[in-house]
Amino acid sequence: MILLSSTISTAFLPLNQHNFSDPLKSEFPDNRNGGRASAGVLEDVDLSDCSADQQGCFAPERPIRGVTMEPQDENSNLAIELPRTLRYDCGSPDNGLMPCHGIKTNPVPEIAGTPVSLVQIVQEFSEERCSFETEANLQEICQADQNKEEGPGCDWENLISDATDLLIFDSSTDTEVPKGHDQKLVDPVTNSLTSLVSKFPQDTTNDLHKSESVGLVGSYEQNEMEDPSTQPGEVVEQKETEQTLHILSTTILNKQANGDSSEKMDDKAGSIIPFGCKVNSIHHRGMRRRCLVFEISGVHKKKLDNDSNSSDSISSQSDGKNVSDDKQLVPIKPGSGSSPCILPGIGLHLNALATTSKDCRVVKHETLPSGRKLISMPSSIASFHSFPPSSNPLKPIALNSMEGDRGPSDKEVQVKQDASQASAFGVSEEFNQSSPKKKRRRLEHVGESDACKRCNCKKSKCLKLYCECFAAGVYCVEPCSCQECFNKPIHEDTVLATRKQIESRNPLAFAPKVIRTSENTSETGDDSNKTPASARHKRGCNCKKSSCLKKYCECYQGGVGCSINCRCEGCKNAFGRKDGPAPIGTEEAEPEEEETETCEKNGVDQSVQNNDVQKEEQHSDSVLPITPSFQICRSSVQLPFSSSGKPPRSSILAIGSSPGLNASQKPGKSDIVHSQHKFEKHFQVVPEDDTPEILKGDCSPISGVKTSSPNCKRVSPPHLGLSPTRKSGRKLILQSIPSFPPLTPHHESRDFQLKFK
DNA sequence: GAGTTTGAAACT
DNA sequence: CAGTTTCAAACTC
Repeated sequence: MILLSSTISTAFLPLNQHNFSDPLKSEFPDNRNGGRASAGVLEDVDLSDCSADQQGCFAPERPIRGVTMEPQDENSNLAIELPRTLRYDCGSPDNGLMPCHGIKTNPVPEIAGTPVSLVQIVQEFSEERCSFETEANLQEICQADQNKEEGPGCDWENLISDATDLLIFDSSTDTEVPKGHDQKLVDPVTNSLTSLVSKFPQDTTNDLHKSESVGLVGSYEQNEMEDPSTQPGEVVEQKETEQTLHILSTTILNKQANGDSSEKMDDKAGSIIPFGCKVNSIHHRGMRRRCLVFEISGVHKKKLDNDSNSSDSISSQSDGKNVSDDKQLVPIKPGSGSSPCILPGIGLHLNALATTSKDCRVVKHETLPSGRKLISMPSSIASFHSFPPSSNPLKPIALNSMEGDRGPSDKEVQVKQDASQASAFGVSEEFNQSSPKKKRRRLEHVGESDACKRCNCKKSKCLKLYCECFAAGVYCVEPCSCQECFNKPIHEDTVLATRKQIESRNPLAFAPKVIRTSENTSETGDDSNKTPASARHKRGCNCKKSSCLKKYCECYQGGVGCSINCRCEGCKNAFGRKDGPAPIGTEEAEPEEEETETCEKNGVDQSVQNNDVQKEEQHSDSVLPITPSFQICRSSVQLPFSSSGKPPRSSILAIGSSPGLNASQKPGKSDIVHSQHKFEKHFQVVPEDDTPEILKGDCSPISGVKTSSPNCKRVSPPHLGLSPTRKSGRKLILQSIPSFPPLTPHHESRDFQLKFK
């Protein structure tokens, strides 16, 4: 139990926290080991734990699996996925055990989880395989397992083929898992079936969301999934998941469930994780997988041995897809699975992204619509959003095509990149968009016809916030005309390390710059949120000559009005003047319209994201931005971009990091209310969670960061300890979670994390 | 496409 | 924390 709880908590905990917590580790290598703690890392950590413990962990699990389903496959799958996660995970020493526990403890979940893991695995696999034969083996194994499990009904191939399906499974499975706990297992087959049924192309996006979302997630994820795509078939599952969630919350099962959820999350995360942050739960799974991977070279075989039996036949199926994902594998550091691997803090989905990038096929979640990959950082979950001015949600990094990262191009989602993913993430969009293509277009579309656009850095090596790609949590891609670029999957470690450093300095650095308060629900539309009116720039601008009428102005660029936080001179911001009434919704007139348009373009997803963000923001007055990606999405939406057109890049989600959402703008209160209503009770709690997560991740208590910082140029990372109160809040959250809409995954996840903690 | 302007990010 | 420098996007031509 304890272990579980711990694991869970870790999973949920914001990556940032960990990172920050381990601030010192900041240095990459160190970080990896210690740093892992960071949220993004969390995933890794979990995985690592698993990996490290794998043997131990798995061993226990296996038995279970054997009993119920044929979990081994899952393991193998996990292993496959692990590689990526492992990198980071491995690094994280802390995690180690915890995850394992979670895994072990959740025998049942595993079953349910298997599908999910499979999915993730599949995706990841594709990547990994390419890189590693072992992976292929694993995949095969997994497939075999799948076959066994699904045997009855589902075609794994189909599943495999469709990452989305996998995702679906995941969700379903996740949901089921909890039940399974209770019940003891949901039929894998059923899960698979459901998953099959649902099939979402969204998968990726959904996954991203999921990842972003709290660990609990499973249900959430499903919900989220539904939201975005809302698949009919899934609904049932969702319900189940919800139920399960409730159960989990109430009972120990919950913990397990969390583990499951985490697993699920991992899947997602695996696919996308924006910079990291978020996806805590996901991270777990991802972590495990990654860990496995790491070990894979070594360990992985073990698993294979165990699982290998069935693998071969299956492998063919999976292979096709799996093969595609190579790169990620590469990143994986074989070495010692144990090795802290690569970057501590990051659970990069970059790898995934990379893979995606390499293989278009796989593309998975990770790649952003743009093809970019999101950079998944532990700390920054968000990446999504964060598109700075630019846009990406993916920012989170997801670096892939997405952002894809869940993020921008990367996975975009991340991501991650959700985009991405996913941004941030980030990430946001990308993340969300697990299906980079679709989402991206939505996001990118808007502004940028050229979703491809990229940075043009010459001196920063794309490792500073000057770089839009980096800031968005996305890896640079072809379209970029940067020089000496280090913001590539190849330099993942460097990227992550740099990110950490920057985040250590300013936890909100990768957080979305524009926060939507959502006051406006009043603003019409769903996406009313999109309207800048409610939104505000986190820090405010400092324009002196542009009168806040050009894109030099971050507020304007973000499509939001200037606020008290702004120190601009001669403000004429079309979206809302500093001195003028805060635009509640109407202020902006034209610009808003434009923005809204863009938002619309982005599509519901964005709206959703926005909502989430808003929620977060609102809730957390102090909440730190978690994933930039999300923000990014917003920004993108908001921006009218007109001419220049660089609309926000993609929506990456990256990963991101976890920018906190700052709510610096209090405006939110009213908004908050709305959001709360929307979200219902649960959210109320959520806010707390949000903040904590971010803060946690990074550091400090939310309040410090947010409130103080917004105006302030830089926010100093707060050091935080989680306050007990939050914990309590977490608990609450858990309960509520089920009810939560998909929109605010982060919160959810956070909540979960918190609780567990 | 080159050059200028601008303001954020980074540095001191 | 304030001031300065660096940087790259935004903008102009």
